[in-house]
Amino acid sequence: MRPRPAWRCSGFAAIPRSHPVIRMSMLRTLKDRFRPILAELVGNEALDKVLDLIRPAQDARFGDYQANMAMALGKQLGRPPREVAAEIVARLQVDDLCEEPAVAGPGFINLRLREGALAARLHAAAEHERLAVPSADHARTYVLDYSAPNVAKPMHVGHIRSTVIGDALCRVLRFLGHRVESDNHLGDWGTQFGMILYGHKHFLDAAAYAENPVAELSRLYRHVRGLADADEAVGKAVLAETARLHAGDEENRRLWQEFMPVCLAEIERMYRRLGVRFDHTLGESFYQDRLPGLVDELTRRGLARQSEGALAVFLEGHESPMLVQKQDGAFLYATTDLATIRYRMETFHPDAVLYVVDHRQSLHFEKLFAVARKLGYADVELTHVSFGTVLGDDGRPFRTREGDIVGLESLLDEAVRRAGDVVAANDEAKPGGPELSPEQRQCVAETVGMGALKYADLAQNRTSDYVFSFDKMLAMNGNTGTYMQYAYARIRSIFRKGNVDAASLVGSGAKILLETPEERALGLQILRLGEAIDQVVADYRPNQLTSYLFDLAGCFTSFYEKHSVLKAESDALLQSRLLLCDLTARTIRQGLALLGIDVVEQM
RNA sequence: GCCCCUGUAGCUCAAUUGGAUAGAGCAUCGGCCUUCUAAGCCGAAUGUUGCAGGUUCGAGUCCUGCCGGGGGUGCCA
Repeated sequence: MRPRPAWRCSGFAAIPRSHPVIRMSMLRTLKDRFRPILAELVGNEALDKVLDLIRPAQDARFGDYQANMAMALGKQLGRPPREVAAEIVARLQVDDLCEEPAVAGPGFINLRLREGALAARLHAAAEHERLAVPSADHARTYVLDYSAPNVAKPMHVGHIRSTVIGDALCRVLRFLGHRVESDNHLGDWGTQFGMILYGHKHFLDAAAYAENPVAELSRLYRHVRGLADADEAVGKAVLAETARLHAGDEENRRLWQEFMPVCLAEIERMYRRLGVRFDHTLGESFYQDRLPGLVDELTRRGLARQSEGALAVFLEGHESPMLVQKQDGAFLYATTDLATIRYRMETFHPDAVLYVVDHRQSLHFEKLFAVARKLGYADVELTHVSFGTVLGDDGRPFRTREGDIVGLESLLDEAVRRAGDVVAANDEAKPGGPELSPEQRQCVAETVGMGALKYADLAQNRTSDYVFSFDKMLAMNGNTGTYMQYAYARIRSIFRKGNVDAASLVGSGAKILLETPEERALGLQILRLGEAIDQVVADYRPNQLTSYLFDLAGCFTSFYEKHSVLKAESDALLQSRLLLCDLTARTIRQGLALLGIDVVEQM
């Protein structure tokens, strides 16, 4: 862990609890009110599906929540939808939560929350460390497979997505109370090692290797890669080196043992800087001993058979089979992946295994999952959480083999350097003069730089390609990590300037008032954190959380521009606004933390 | 050939999985700093959601067919 500056806010451990925590989300509460009515109308079977049509309103003009089932029900029951809606509304008991429900348009039921109900929930959130976000109804066990760099190649920009998305999903799932085993499935046994073995034997610069082994190995990798692409003979020699490694050749094993620690240390340095941790780091090499047995079993059970000299598993709906053993007897990554599934099933007994891997491997996973089911793993959720390719500025895919690599480390350095410039400029421009020491600026720059990098990636729908650009990643305005961190720092500044202790404020009995549109909108948005998190999990899409946070920050700055906190018109308003500020800050901090992004108290 | 993804404002991207008048940020234009951080706020302008059909109360979202872009496709990962 990086050292944390002493002036960082240290948490909210001392929050007293005078209100019972509301354990159910607003949405869930509303659904429960609809449940008995709809059960009578549609019966228990279709109930959940119909209840899912109760949603946050898409447009604030229609209220806060809307129920959209009357149209479909009207059709089904052969009655006018508005009549059905009216009947539902007539029987609905939500007086304590909502103002009078309204039927609109073809049969939408619009619900607007009462101020008192909003305030009550905000008080509960204020007194709860997790901001009253309910845990998942049923805790599941997840195995998360992400990052998985090739050990012999330097990490580059292409590794960021898997690492950052996987880490965020890991944090979100854990926050909801799920058990998560994160596993870095390193590429430490494949052809890329044949490359550096071959390179080490023919082209080693011993002095360079002695000084910086990783740099020399990556030079060798690129060099041999180029040769192999141009010359078939070199390609064969590389494969032969790989085969010798797999066969237990003494020298190649010794070299592998020599390469691994330095490569791993290099990778670990990146993870430390990114704040990413894994529960397990079980690379391909870990499974080597399990492959022959697995292939035997596939053959014995009639799942795999010889075809064109290789051993193949044929699958319905697929033209080409999945190969599990090559003509020369070597195993493939499909074999390793199958062995990995087996190991994970036996070791962790997961309900779900998520692979955060770029979309180019989607066919591989389709086949892999199909074979896994044939092997008997039918109940586990196997999901390829695919994401778009990292593209260069020219719009073409970034590929290591093109030699045109932006190394991850220099990328991180550049992000921090640029963040440092912006932090310094901002500090200089403060109304009361600069506030930060050089050490603080450096620390802020690191946090802001990493945050910008991660947020830029997470904010994009993961299925689309990602156009890598320093400027885009490090843009300091719009929906960026920096904007979020800035919003947080501004709030903390209010408490500092007003000499208010947030923790003692919470237990003081102060009331939250939501009399202006800005305060009401902010309060409502604060309460939606749980919904945003649910949306992330529903499709493994962290950008649902960044969108939420951006909206939250927008609500806050609108409020902040319009209403003075420290100079509020009355003491009651002062207290109320401070509570809203504190809730906003904690929600931003929590939301960013779920994305693996830190905040700073001042910037 | 076949399979998958994709096409939304000038640019980069959203859009709660079929909901109401498709939204942000850049860029452009016009307002806001003696007042809690202007990395900001408020407002304006910007669209035949690639094209053509279809499904239904309702389609950017689903189905069909075209067109464009990307990826994958038996012995790399």
